[in-house]
Amino acid sequence: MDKKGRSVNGSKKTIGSSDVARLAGVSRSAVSRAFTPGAYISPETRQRVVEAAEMLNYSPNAIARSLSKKSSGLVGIIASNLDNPYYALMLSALSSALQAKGYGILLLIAELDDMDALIPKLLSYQVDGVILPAATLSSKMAVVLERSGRPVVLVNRYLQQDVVSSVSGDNYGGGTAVADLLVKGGHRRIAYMAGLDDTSSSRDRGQGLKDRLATHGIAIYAQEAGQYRHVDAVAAARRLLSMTPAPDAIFCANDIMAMAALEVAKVEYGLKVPAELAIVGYDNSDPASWPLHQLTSVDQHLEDMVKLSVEMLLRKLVSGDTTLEHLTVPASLVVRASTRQTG
Amino acid sequence: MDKKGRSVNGSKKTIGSSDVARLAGVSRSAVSRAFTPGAYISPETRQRVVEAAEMLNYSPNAIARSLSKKSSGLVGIIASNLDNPYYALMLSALSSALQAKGYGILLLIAELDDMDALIPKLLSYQVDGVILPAATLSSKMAVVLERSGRPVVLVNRYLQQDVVSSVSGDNYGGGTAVADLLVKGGHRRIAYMAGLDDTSSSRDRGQGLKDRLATHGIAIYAQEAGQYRHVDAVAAARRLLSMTPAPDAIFCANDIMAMAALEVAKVEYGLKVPAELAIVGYDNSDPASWPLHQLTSVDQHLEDMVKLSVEMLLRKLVSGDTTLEHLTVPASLVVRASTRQTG
DNA sequence: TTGTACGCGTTATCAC
DNA sequence: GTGATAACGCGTACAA
Repeated sequence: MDKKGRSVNGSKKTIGSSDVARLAGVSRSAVSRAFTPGAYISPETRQRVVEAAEMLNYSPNAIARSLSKKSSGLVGIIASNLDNPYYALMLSALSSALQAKGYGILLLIAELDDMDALIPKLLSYQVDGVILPAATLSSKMAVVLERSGRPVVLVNRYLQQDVVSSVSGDNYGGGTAVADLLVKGGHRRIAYMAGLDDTSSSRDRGQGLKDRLATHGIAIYAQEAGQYRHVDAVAAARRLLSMTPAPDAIFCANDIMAMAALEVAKVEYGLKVPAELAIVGYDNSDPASWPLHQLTSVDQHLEDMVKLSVEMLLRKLVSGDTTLEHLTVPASLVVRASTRQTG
Repeated sequence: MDKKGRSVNGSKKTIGSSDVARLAGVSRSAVSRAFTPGAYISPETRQRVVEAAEMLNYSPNAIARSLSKKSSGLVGIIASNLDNPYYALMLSALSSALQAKGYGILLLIAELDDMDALIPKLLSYQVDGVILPAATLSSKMAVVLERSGRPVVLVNRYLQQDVVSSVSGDNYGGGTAVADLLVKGGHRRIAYMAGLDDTSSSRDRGQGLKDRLATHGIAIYAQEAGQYRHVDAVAAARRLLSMTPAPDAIFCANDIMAMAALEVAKVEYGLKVPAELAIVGYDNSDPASWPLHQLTSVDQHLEDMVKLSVEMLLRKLVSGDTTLEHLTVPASLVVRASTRQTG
């Protein structure tokens, strides 16, 4: 235990396949083969190599392997808004799924609009593919990605220009389902609290609501933007509830905003939910089911989206197929106590 | 725009420094130097190289660079429990901080106890350092990490065996602060809802509470474990509140559990908070400040912890210093409406 | 300041 | 089945 000072000098020699080869009395190729599943090598030599490797505490250098194989085994992910639990969950699920398939994750966080600087960095590390959860991708970068020849999957977003594959929840369908529920509940002054302006998710959810309401002969009563965030949603809810007459239902583009609306309605306006005001969220996040909220919400089936995204990416990865695909995962309504069933 | 079929055949030749060199009429080393900040190269040649590079859409291969420089520019992070918003935030902050310093993040998600399999994978990618947020590290892996010679920082956890550096919040101090607050509020039947059993954070928070209560001549009234999760916390809260007499204050080891306790108290037991029951959380997460909860909590100053962690890691990285360090970030009480100020 | 030549640790190819 | 040898793409002494 007194082997100190090993890093005072730079003598910490990194051991490589040649060291193992020497000890095992074989060639470097044999060592490589011993660590390559399904390679031509006799059981006994493999055994010798493995023993020598354990003795020397050797494990193959993935960087060198990547260089040689021209494939890093890494998938790049650019995440953002991890303060929103929904995206955090998405990242977690994506990582787990990729990991289960043997891929590592190169993670970058997009702060505001530095996306364009991040993608080249990702590509420089020779990632085998890229997954962009809920990202706003500039068309310029879409081209860069496309030209890189690496498969890319956009999760829960899509672009106007059809240049990147995507897997999304059925945001439009979710909106229509909410419309039906609210109309059936007898509501007529229905407001929409939107999320971020430039996101397809927020737009589609609102559009689904409006279109379906229109078939019932009802126009949207009001609309405010809550930026998918609690603070902004509180302000938006105040604007909505101070109208006269106030809306009798608010559909919020995510659960966080819905909980904010719930708060404002109960605490500041003393409203009874759902008797005087119905509130619907989106994401069916964990807190939505908590007794205190009992929030009706739309489940996007995150697990399915993630599963399909990863499957799509890996399929493109192995096949080299570059055709664009767009998958939509059905959404389903989860009715709880924040909405009433009949009018 | 009709240049199709580029990936039908594998003719997508990856361009390297030699291609750029040829076009610019210089040697490969010149290209390398053009992309190496602070290298000996004349402005005009650099200019020529840069132009050629842009023309060919070249950017250096980070994998090859890593192999050559024996440093990947990657920091490994093993995250877990990303369904807990606090950890998600921590990951986000860590990534951002590292990214700002020019490092990339190699992310792995620890599902349950597969930690021991993950670390070698991380090391095989030649990460320059490792950050383990809130991880339960086996002593065996601690040794593997130590032997790898790479700096490691444990965030908000520490080990009994002093073998890995760490940055933690002052969990014990947080516990004592809560004890003082509750005693001042006139509470005498004070319960503790612990988090995960084997975590130092949960243990220390509870110990701080108990020790300080003891100086006031008060023993802990009851203790239950909520595993840092909402569902388990609901069950734990029920056990506590069904006691006779019930506790008049509950200190929960995180905000999620505190909100669960709040729910059970209000919804199921019809208790007035804080008149009949005081509740204190930990983390001072965003929802704690929401009007509906108004939860008194302990702020760990996550940003500071992250900043210090990254600084510590990078310092060790550049200096090669392998001495163990343990930093503690003071916690501060944030008093809100879920506790009363006087008895 | 620039170019040459070698090394980084691995895999793939080809003879044996 | 096994072992030389040549890539992989880049950094960097060293010499010029």
